[in-house]
Amino acid sequence: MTVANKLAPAKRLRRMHDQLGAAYGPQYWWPAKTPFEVILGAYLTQNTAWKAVERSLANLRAAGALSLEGLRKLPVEELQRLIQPSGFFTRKASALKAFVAMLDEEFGGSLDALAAAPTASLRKRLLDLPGVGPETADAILLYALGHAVPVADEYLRRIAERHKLLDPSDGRIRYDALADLTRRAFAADPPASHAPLFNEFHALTVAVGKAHCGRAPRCEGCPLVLDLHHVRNAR
DNA sequence: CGCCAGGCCGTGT
DNA sequence: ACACGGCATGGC
Repeated sequence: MTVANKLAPAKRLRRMHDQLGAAYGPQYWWPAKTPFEVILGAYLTQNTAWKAVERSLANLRAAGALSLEGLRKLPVEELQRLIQPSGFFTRKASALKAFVAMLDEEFGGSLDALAAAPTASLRKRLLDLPGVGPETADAILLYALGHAVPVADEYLRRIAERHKLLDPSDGRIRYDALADLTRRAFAADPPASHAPLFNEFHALTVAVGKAHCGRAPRCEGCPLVLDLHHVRNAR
């Protein structure tokens, strides 16, 4: 597999970004008011509909626990009850407590101090936390801490699969392959624009994903329809 | 009613 | 290295 062969899918993905932007417009992501709310949402939305996450966030807001201080003094049992609507609540409650404990013990309870750490080591530290995998870590890095990292998700995986953006012969479609593909898609853009592009791209991925990229694809009216011949050829 | 959602983790091969 | 089941709720 030559480098030239791997370039085309990245360019196609870059064009898909423009198509999605034209169709959906600016997304203004992440849907949250503070970095800490982003982090809460990133945990809560794991394999969970955002609608359910909103109910949990509303519960937390009513309990005054949308802030770091608020969550810190909340007993884990109470936290479980408040986030119950978004599912997996025992895991997510203890995972959120572990995040706060890490922040307090290693960064003086400061998100700014956390954000100041180098991207690579910070990502590793996040991945070491319970309940934090690559997508959650990258969502926190990009949307809460302002680091220029791509975020891959199940929708992007399906897009890559259905549009044949990744060659099965050079590896299965796993998270890092999707992230690398996204990085290559925007590699020719000015470095300073990478963070906002990654931001917008993932938001657009979710927008199109919710509408068209379910387990059963609903390609009718999909903005990526211009690329659909790749899918048709494959079927 | 059954399927599914903006994953992650432990276990078994 | 991968596959697979468990985790849990609520919307549609």
